[in-house]
Amino acid sequence: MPELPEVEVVKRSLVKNIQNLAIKKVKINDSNLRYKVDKDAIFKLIGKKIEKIERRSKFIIFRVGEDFVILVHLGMTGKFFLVDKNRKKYKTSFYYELNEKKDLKHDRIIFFLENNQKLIYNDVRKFGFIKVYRCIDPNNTKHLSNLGPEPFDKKYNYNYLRKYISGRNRTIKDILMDQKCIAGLGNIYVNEILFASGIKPHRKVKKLKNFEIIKIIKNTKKILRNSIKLGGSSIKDFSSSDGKKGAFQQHFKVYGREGESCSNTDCNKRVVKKVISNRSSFFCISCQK
DNA sequence: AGGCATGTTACAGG
DNA sequence: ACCTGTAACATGCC
Repeated sequence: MPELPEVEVVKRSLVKNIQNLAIKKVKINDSNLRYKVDKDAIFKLIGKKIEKIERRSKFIIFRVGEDFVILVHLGMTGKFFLVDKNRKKYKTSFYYELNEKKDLKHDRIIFFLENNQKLIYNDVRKFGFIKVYRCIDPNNTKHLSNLGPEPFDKKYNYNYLRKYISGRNRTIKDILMDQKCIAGLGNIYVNEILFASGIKPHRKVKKLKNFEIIKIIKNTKKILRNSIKLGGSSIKDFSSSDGKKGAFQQHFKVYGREGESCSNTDCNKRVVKKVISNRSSFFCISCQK
């Protein structure tokens, strides 16, 4: 999926472009997303204004009217497109490419907004969802109520992580992917954080040294912050019309780089791929202990 | 043709 | 009740 940095970039684009616009009409092309889209609930949004757009972990929260909330998760392939009054289509992040012909098929829900603007939810694999709540603090929904702290939150610090891992017999990769421990990380960034920290993904957390816990926290914040600054990373099959590879290939040091030489200058080993808890892990056997 | 893919969660077993 | 691992979801790309 889009992980936290990509979702943050999408959110910023939405804030900039459609916050404060009213919803005039909604068209549902396919309601079979991860959860069946509640049409009645969506149609109640008509005539209401999008007051505020926020992010929590990988979720996007739209506050609509007085007491409505749209909770969106992009799943693996969810995207938002914007169409302006001149019918020009825009993407909200660099993490995916625009392909008007192919996209059409996967435009699942279209919000017609004030000013002849459109907001399109597009999702190839349909692992994402859109849920509408009324009079509910989204933080009380099952999706948000069990999330750990945001990576940029002061609460995500040495004492917190040390306490969280104590008594657990799991690998560090597992822990960082665990949304209850820390919210917003996924497979790509966890691989990157562990490479930057010099720790192999399958290391058991009980064997982590204190200085390594500190490294993990620092690198988490640093890598995510940097990725947001770069506009979020691209998905794997991203390539622009001129055939250049996307940001995905440019900014990651280990993810997707099986067989390539380790990017640390004094290391001549190659990046190894290994499946750990069902997900691909990439690491350097020499630099990551 | 078969394997793989950014995520979440229901479920089973300990 | 908690902890952990596995499978499933839907679709396209290589």
